[in-house]
Amino acid sequence: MPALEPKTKPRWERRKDARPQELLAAALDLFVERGYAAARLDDVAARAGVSKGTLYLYFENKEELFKAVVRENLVSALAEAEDYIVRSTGSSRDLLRAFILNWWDRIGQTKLSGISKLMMAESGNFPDVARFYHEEVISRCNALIVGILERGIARGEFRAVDTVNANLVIVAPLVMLMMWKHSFHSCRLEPISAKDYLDCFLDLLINGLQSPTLEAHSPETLREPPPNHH
Amino acid sequence: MPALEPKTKPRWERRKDARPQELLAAALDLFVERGYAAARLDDVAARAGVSKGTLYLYFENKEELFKAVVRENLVSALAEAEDYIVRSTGSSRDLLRAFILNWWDRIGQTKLSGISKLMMAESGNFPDVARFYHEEVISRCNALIVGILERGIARGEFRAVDTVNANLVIVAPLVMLMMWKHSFHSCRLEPISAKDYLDCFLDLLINGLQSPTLEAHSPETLREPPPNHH
Amino acid sequence: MPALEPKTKPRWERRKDARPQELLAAALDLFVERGYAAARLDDVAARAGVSKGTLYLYFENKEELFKAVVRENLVSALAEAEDYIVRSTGSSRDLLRAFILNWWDRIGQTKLSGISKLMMAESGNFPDVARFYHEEVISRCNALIVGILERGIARGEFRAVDTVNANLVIVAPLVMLMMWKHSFHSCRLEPISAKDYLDCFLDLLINGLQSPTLEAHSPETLREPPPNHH
Amino acid sequence: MPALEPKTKPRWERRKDARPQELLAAALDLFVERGYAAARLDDVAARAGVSKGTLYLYFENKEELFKAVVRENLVSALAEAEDYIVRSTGSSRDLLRAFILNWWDRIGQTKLSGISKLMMAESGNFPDVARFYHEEVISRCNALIVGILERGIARGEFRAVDTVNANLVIVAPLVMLMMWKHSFHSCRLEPISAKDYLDCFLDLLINGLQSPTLEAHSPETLREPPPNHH
DNA sequence: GATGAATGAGGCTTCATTCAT
DNA sequence: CATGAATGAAGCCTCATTCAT
Repeated sequence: MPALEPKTKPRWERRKDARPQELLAAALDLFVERGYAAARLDDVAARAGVSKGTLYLYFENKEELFKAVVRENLVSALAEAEDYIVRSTGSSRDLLRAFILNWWDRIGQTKLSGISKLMMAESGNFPDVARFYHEEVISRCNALIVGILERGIARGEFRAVDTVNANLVIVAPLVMLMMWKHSFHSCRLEPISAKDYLDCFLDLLINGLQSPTLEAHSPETLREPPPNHH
Repeated sequence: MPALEPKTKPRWERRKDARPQELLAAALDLFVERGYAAARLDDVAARAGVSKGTLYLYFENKEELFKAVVRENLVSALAEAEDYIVRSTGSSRDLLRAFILNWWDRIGQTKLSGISKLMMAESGNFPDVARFYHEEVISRCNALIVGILERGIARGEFRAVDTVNANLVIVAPLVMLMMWKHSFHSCRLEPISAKDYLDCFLDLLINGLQSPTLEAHSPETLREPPPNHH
Repeated sequence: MPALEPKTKPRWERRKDARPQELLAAALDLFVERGYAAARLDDVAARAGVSKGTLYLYFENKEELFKAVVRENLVSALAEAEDYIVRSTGSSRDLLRAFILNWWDRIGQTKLSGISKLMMAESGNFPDVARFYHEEVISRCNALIVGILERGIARGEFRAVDTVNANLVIVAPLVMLMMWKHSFHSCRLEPISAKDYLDCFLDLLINGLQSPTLEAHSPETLREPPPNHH
Repeated sequence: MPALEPKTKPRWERRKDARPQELLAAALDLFVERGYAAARLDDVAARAGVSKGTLYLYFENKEELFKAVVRENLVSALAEAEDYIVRSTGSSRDLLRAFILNWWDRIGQTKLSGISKLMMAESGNFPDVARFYHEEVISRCNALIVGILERGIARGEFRAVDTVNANLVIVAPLVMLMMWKHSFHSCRLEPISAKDYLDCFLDLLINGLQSPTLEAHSPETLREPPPNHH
């Protein structure tokens, strides 16, 4: 009987003010630092400067908060990812290098790296969250890199590698660097110098992709079909 | 037919010798399935077919149980690898390839890979465990790979790369593959063919490490197509 | 008649301000009744009329709860005694007597005496608690008595005794009375009349400390019968 | 049907060999060190060099073991106590001094002191044990001291004190020294020098009992009736 | 809307006791 | 007689969630 409820504002609806954003930001921090299970809602609330009960005004429970965190940061991550599309017309080698260094500046070294760590760590427990993260972020990112590889191969700059797997192999050191930053690195164990690491990675990668016979001179010749493993 | 059991069923079975192995196996399962924090010792005991208290006859606490799991599985595998590498006399390229493929057989494709994923996800919450894992597993693994790289460089087979960072870059795709298996892959998202992935990785890696001085001389031996594992 | 309770009975009552005191009172009871180790926090909470978890809103753990009990009761009493002694201007004999009788009123005859008994019985099992108790209670109490003795010696009222050990000897009958109350006395064995015991103790003590130089001169003031407390 | 049990030796009867003594000795140690509740039967068995199960061949359970420990050591304590009866014909002051120093040598500084600590600590939880300890040990010990005091008073060497309470006051520092040895002393807190402590105690005590007017010269005169507090 | 006191299920760990061998 | 592996009840502590104010 609606008459019994003179106030019609639903109690659990999310407001459109700054509160939820603050909570999501605080929650991201803690989920990244501690993982889903170990992140305490007390701490999330405290970091956002509100009381624990307030959290429940905006999010039904811990799991919904987690999903909201991922959804929220997906938007940023995506926006950043789109930016990667470097429309360089230079060599594919330089394009790849620029893409990777750009990635480090814009994602890897920022707080956004946390969302990657979080997804790697928790996607096993949240398959639906994993699914849309995969669709919205991973797939697109992969497409970018595969694109660069194909461009390089087409222009004879790179060897004819298996682009799908090469993409994964290339992404791995980047993801690894992010994970490290949020795992062992945070225990002060084996700090990695991102700069040296990336330099070394790029050196190996560019060399590994190098078209063997015609290094810097004739990118447009001698093209074999890539070994097709599928 | 109860007549077949004239003696009352013992509340428990006395199997001192087999117990630790049974418990370690159960613990490995649960740590991998749930993660370190979420694995309940009750469940470990139950899966091993004993009561909660029995666990404490063999392992001081959860942390020691985990360490024992790591030692029993990863550390012993590492020791074997160390042994193998010391004895090896072939080319560094073949050694590196053998090491990586062997790693896949012995660890990557088994449930042991779950330990790596777990440590990446939770090391921040358990500094003592992280330190132990770093000392007993990561450092030793790193030393192995750095050793192979230095050997190759010393023998003129590899370029003079930054071995410390190259090591990290090399490990990354391996760790990534393990993490993938226990995160997105377990959600049936983007299944990776480990074989193709590793082939591609080895191809890129061997090329990336290729000593330039030998290029002009015997490209057909050094750039031969990767041995086909099908 | 349920009609008298239109509002459902609240699962709990909100009484932030009173809680700590209620919990401390309940904790004191249970520590004294059962000892430190045997006092169960569940029971403390139950006696204070709250749930187990509520205890942890106010006290970090059992040890901190115990420390709070000691601070709330013994340490505060000691502070008052310190204050009193600093201000005192009368004879050292009267001061010592007043201190001891006051101790009996404020601590010895109350359930607080149980804390002393408990510490003597269990300090070996809880070194941290023992250290705390020694620093916060025993040392300060010792300092008080040593201070009184030194004052008396300096003013020529007491003989020049070994103040450190005299302090211990003086404390012993007081501690003994407390322990007796919570051990044999609680079994209805050999009830001690505290009044007579203390009278006798003070008589012996004052005589034992008597400065010999004054003996020949005014024995009638120094050896007057003890003030009758009946 | 006895025929079903060809062996007639009752399973739980205590043997008359050395085993029980070793177990009782080990149990005494641990009960004294840790108290009743905190003493673990595992440790008792280990210290006696047997397995945990063996304990249950000789003692029904922990409580019975405890009672047996007290009973066993009561015998020793009593035998020692009887020895105290010093038939000295010297001054009562010297007799008292000898008794106390003797007590320290024969009881206080030996492991027997543990039984006193144990009884003070646990008698509240074991009223029946407390009762026979009181009857067999405390009462007799009290009688000895009261006897010495009455002798001294009768001979005019001591002031006419309340002997019953003086006895308790005199015993207190001795008991306290034993307790301290087994409580705070074992935490390395405030070590007490037994020699200095006893010297100081005797100094105070002898002085406190000193007959006021006729110090060393005429012990046989000027006898007042003791103030009777009862 | 906000608060934060209160709850209680659940996890780790200990240890007296049992009993097949 | 002895053993010691196994049990399971019990205690400390944590933290997601609720709800009176």
